[in-house]
Amino acid sequence: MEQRCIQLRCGDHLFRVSDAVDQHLHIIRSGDIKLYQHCRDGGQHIIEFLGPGAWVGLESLNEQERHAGAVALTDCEIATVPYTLLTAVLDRHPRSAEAFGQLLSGTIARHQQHAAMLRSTSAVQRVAQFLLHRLEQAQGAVRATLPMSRQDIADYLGLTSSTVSRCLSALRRRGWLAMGQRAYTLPGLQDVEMVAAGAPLALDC
Amino acid sequence: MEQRCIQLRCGDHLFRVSDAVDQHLHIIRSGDIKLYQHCRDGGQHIIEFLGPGAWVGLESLNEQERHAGAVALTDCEIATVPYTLLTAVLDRHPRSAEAFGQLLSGTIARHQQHAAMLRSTSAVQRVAQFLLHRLEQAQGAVRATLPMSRQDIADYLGLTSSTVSRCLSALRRRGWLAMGQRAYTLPGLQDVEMVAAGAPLALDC
DNA sequence: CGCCATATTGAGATATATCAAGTAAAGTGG
DNA sequence: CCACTTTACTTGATATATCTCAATATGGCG
Repeated sequence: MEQRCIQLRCGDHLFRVSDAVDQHLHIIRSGDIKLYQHCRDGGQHIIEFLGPGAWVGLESLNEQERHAGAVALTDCEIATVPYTLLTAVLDRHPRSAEAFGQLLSGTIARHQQHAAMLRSTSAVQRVAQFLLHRLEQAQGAVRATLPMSRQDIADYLGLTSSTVSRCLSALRRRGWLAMGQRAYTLPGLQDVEMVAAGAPLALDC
Repeated sequence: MEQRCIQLRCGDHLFRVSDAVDQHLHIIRSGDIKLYQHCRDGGQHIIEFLGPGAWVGLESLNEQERHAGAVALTDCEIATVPYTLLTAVLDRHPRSAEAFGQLLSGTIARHQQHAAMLRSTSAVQRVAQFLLHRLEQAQGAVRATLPMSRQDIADYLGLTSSTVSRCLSALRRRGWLAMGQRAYTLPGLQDVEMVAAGAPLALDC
């Protein structure tokens, strides 16, 4: 499939809220992107963090303007596919149409999962689920990265950056979480899974 | 478009979690349905409340089994469309394919909105947004209904049923919300919009 | 090396969960 | 149709978790 490729530097926008939709879809080749919205009170809501292989723009199919903005969290390579090309391929290969349906369906399922995470009452629970989820996405790797700021994580989980910090510290103190600059591992994977499932955990101590 | 029609009584399941996907989509002709998941700690998460005109099953396109269950909140009439028929129509009428894309895209956007609501910190804020949102969906009507239980609302908003009750009472006491058995109106629409936007509101008093 | 942004940590205020009691509504069987 | 049973809803008092505001520490970058 013929594609154009875009280079983004850390902090660059792929598109902004209220931009006209340019009839293109994007696929992340490398790097990380955050999809965000502004909430009524001026704050920022992170819709999703997207990494290599993820499609960007599915939420804007046949829409007039963007409901969300997309910013690069690291330097990125983004492949760009025009709708016309996509639909042509879908017409010629019925199988790819199925795959595309699965893609959209999967996106919806992902959002449902995210919503479920936001309803988990406890803060550590949400943070634990977040760490586990990023690790799962890393396809069996032992380590994952946190290219976004604490504030971004907070805006994603519906917490404050202080609370996120405290939760991470609590997990580190117990030795269940090991963090470098950006990368982390979970030596206490099973314990973290317990926390994610709702096991209580004091933030102090 | 040729369709079969199903009748559901209040409380009946359209499908359950882990059911095999039967290659059909559903459209609600009349009545209300809730889409739910079980969360890890045994509780219930409401994904979405769906009313007349809504499509059910978009999250299961090309999936093997259901990730969510669907239950009738009232007696319902449900139209049922096999995938095969749908894809045939989409092939013949390019315009309908666009419309279908829009439908999926809109579903994703709706989930993003829901997630945004869950990140609104205050409880009254979430409840106010919920009431306003149902009113918007009622296409300009002055009244909307709450066919679901308080517990369902709580599971949708990430609160407890007690808190939902308290919030509704607080809005009623101020005369901004008028409730009958199931239907409600918002005499203080603008005030409720302020609350939804983040204006503080004491639950007692 | 020093500055600036980001992250961590602390102490106190506050909102919501929890537990429990009381009330209203809905369904059931005579 | 009415008493009875059961479920759902409302409301109260308390505990606790998270937010808020502020101070300190860390790391990145010129």
